[in-house]
Amino acid sequence: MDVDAHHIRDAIREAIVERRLAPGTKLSETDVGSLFNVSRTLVRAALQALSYEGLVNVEKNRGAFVAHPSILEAQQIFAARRLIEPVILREAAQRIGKAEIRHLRLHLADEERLRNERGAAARRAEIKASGDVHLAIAEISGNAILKRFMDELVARSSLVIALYGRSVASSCGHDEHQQIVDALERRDVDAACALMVEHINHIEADLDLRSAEKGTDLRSALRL
Amino acid sequence: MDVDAHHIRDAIREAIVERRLAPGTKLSETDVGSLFNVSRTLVRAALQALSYEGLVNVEKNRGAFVAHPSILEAQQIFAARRLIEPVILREAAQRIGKAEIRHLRLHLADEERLRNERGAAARRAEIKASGDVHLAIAEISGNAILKRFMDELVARSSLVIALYGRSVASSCGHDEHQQIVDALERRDVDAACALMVEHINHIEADLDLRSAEKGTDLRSALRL
DNA sequence: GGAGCTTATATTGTATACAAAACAAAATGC
DNA sequence: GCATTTTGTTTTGTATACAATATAAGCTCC
Repeated sequence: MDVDAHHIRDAIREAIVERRLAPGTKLSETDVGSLFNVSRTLVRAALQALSYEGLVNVEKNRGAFVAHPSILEAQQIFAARRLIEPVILREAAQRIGKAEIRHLRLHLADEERLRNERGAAARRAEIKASGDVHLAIAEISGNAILKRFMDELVARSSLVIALYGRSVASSCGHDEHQQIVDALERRDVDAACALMVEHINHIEADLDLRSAEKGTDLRSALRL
Repeated sequence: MDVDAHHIRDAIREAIVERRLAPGTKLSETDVGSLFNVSRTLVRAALQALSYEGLVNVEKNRGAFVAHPSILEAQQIFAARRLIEPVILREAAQRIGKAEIRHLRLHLADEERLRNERGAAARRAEIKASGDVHLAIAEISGNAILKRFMDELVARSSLVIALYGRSVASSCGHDEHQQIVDALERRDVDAACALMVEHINHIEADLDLRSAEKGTDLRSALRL
């Protein structure tokens, strides 16, 4: 199995976004390297990439840690989403067609299915599926740069929810996703934008200012 | 002089943004390394960082090149700016005060001064100063994430202008910057946003995005 | 027993060594 | 002469070695 830096980065990112790796967990270079059977060189590249995405903090001479967003950062992440997602939505609305609506409905069905499943694995998949709806909309906007910005915002949001989330969050979100897509389908862009902002408000309202959990076991989190 | 990866990254980025490094230029690891008296390790880290910012393309087994945005990418960069900058501007307008206005006016004065100077160095500084006005506004918005997005957009815009720019671009832009700040000062946010969109339109209008990709194939074929 | 210093251990930072791939040039065959 | 193969050189990809720093453990002194 040939593993490169991208593979390691993706594996760690997925673990962070699906909250198998708790914020604050130390990502030792040698540990990660031995898990993937590669040298520290590739691990460092992966960790550096993740630090650009804001998912990992690299402290000089101390090592890399799963990011631990402050409350201020959390607020800024959601503020950014409130500002950017409506304009992306408007852009997407201009280009949306039957095929795109169908694609979004597939995502919603996925969410619905996972919501009815039991178990931790289903919960993690649901978290990812929830973010994927937002990313699918960004994809429809047709702007690769905005899509990348959303990638980062969604990933970091997941981290914030892991830290400060009260309930399992996304449970209340699915209905709102559906309403947004409904509004898009009937070409009511203003309503869709309003619903989107409300949706983001709801996610943020579910957060709490409680301190974080401790780091979890690296190996089990990466499923290795 | 202790040089770390950040320093190298910043130096190369500045060279790209100020257009001393032409798009397509190959950035050999050993060459850059010997230039800074460091090993390839640090150079690789710097190039990887720049590739994440979209200023450098890293091709597997071939090396790193100053990015060479396609026409589509160029259009998407300006589309993103048209969408994001107005919302940033609104956010900034809410927090702006006398001190911030004064700070912006300093930037404008800088632009004015450089505009009246002769020589290539002044032109490069003017390019940078022009972008700095947009970044200063993003800074005032108080959202570090949006500021980072703008950092990337401004830097990549500079690259696009280097490739497709007709005139020395920013010459026509200064007056518009001034008008935007004026509108901000009299708290006419709608006007400021309209001016901002117009400003971005003007920059893009000065580009020659119709013609097939100029000397691109030639330059890369010559590997310069 | 605990604060502060000293030593030991582990981890990161950087350079270098070697392998693999791409590139350029010379040699070969037609 | 032209296309193709072969060889040699350069450049990147990855692992490893060594230096510098931080962390942990042990020790002294009060």
